[in-house]
Amino acid sequence: MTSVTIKDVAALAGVSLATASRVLSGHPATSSESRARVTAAAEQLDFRPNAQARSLRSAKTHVLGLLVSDVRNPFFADLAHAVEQAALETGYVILLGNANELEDQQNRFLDTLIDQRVDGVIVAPQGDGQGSISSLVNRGIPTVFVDRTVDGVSVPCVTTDSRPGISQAVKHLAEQGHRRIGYIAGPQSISTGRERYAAFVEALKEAGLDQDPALTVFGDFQLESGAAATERLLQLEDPPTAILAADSPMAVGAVAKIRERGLRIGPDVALVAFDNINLFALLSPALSVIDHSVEDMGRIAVDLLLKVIDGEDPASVSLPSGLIIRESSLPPHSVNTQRKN
Amino acid sequence: MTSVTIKDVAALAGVSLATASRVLSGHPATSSESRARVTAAAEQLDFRPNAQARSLRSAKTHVLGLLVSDVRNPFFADLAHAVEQAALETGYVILLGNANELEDQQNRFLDTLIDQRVDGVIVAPQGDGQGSISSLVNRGIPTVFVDRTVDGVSVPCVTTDSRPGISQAVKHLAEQGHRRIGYIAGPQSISTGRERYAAFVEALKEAGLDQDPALTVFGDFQLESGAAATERLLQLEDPPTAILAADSPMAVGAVAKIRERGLRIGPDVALVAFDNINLFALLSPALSVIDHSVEDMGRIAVDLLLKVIDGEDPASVSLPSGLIIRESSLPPHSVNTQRKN
DNA sequence: CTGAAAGCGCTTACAG
DNA sequence: CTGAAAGCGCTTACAG
Repeated sequence: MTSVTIKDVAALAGVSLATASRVLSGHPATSSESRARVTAAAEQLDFRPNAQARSLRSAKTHVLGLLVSDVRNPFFADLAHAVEQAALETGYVILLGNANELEDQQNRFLDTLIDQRVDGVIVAPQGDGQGSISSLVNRGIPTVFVDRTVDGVSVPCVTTDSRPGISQAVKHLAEQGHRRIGYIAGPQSISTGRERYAAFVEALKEAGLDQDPALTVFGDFQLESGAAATERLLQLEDPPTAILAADSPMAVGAVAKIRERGLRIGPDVALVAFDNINLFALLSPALSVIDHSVEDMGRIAVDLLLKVIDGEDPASVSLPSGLIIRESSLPPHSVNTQRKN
Repeated sequence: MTSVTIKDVAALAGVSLATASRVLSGHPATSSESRARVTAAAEQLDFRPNAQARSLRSAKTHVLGLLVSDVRNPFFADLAHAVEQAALETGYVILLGNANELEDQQNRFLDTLIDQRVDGVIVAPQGDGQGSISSLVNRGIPTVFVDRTVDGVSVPCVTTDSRPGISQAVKHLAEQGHRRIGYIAGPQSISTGRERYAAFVEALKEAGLDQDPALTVFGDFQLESGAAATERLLQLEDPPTAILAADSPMAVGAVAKIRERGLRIGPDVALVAFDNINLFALLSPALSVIDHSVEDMGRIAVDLLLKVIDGEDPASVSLPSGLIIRESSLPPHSVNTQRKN
């Protein structure tokens, strides 16, 4: 594992170390003669510059970090993909990290990014911004928030405005005759958890529905908590006739639990999920969802970050959300007419 | 963004640079006096050592790379999670990359890992091992293959033996009376694509079923190709009565296409998918799947890699697979009795 | 256009 | 236990 260094390349090419470096890093002041020889030598030796050494001098790594909250949440997997595709054209490489919805894992990864001196980072943050998030910002490392934000940390961010989607969902359910709507909330330590809950409460008022606090159960955005919350809701003395889940993993947990209890989604319990996961359209009945564009979110996040790296201070972006009605929130007769299967 | 360096820490603590370094890197030869002062100074300045500089000297980064084929494939998202959890206890941090089933993207990421001089890498490889894969191996960078292998590249690997699962699936379908089984194959440039296809052909023979080559359509392991392949199969003059898909994204494409054509999964076309994705159990009818343990695979991959890093040469591991029968491959009456929903 | 030299931020024998 | 110094592999003013 004795690496080939630029010294070896220079020696083989018969030029000085400085000239070799200039050719390799594309500096204009080089003769075509030396360009040819150095390039050939580098190729012959399969030389890969040591990024450590390079960025120790130039303070540029051409690497961006992306921290998602949970890779197993399809929304974030899609987001990772979208960010990556957008970054691909810019010449940056993305290092992906998974917080697994845990602040501790988030901090470990962010510390690693700081240590590696990445050029910038996109993060869907956990927690209150005390730990590594503040290190990131205090060091002036270009940072952009995506999907979520942290109060008091002012970096550009791209988020979804959950309100229209949730308002439409509650209104729609009310129109179907539902008076008691159960809500599986996200954690209130996370901005999206708070915003969506507030939007739900607001929407209930607007629609004049039952505001029984027992109808809201708090989960942690992961599958098991969605199942547990559903169980609690269904065991209520006066259980809800419809359930809204604040993200897709919790919705999956809800689907599993509703079936486990021998109830039918739609006729017995209507269900609407936040996040438009492709498989949700394939469930029977197909799930109604609150949709927002993960492609836009990823692309804009990269855009914003590149601007921050360039020293600009771009404005934050808020993306729209909206309800897509499918069978899971329609009455049985309607389901029958719509269903092909 | 003027970083705090170890020099600043040493100055504030009133010791030499060397002493500060020894304290910070846990070298035993330090007095408790200087340990206290340096630690305090580092804390006060929020000092984070520059990993570039550190590993330039010590040739250790404590970072591992993990390259998955496709983050949006839930199997690989689960794998990423499993690897990460296993690595967490070892003090290594995982840098995750996504090849998006493209050799070019794989190579870009692997080159970045080489440049960053990570301590080792776990990869689910694409291609023939000519590009960055061979760079990795030739440089002696500790490498382990996971899920897939590359012919002629001899690194330790942990894979699934697809044969028992596929053999059981074909046998099961034959028992249900199916004579013409469609197969949505993975690309033959990928080891799992080849192995599963060979296992399918073998299983057909064993079961004495129709070996019409038109019944096999090759996809690329991604969703759209699964839908396209299903369309071709269903448009056959003598279409299959059952379909087996070689991975889960292609199975999702198959589900969507079967429904789009107004057919019922189970009664009209039986369906079995490779990979046990949690949502598959929630479809109606629930999908029969070929199961293998992604947790074991992730954990073992990390184990193997740590051994390679320690200079050992661990043996490769092959994990079992097996069929889980659900409604999608059972006759209608059986479906009716089993279905709760 | 080119080379010698300084320096990026660390670690680590080498003396003491 | 501690400090001065060399060196990891690069880049980049500085002269020429």
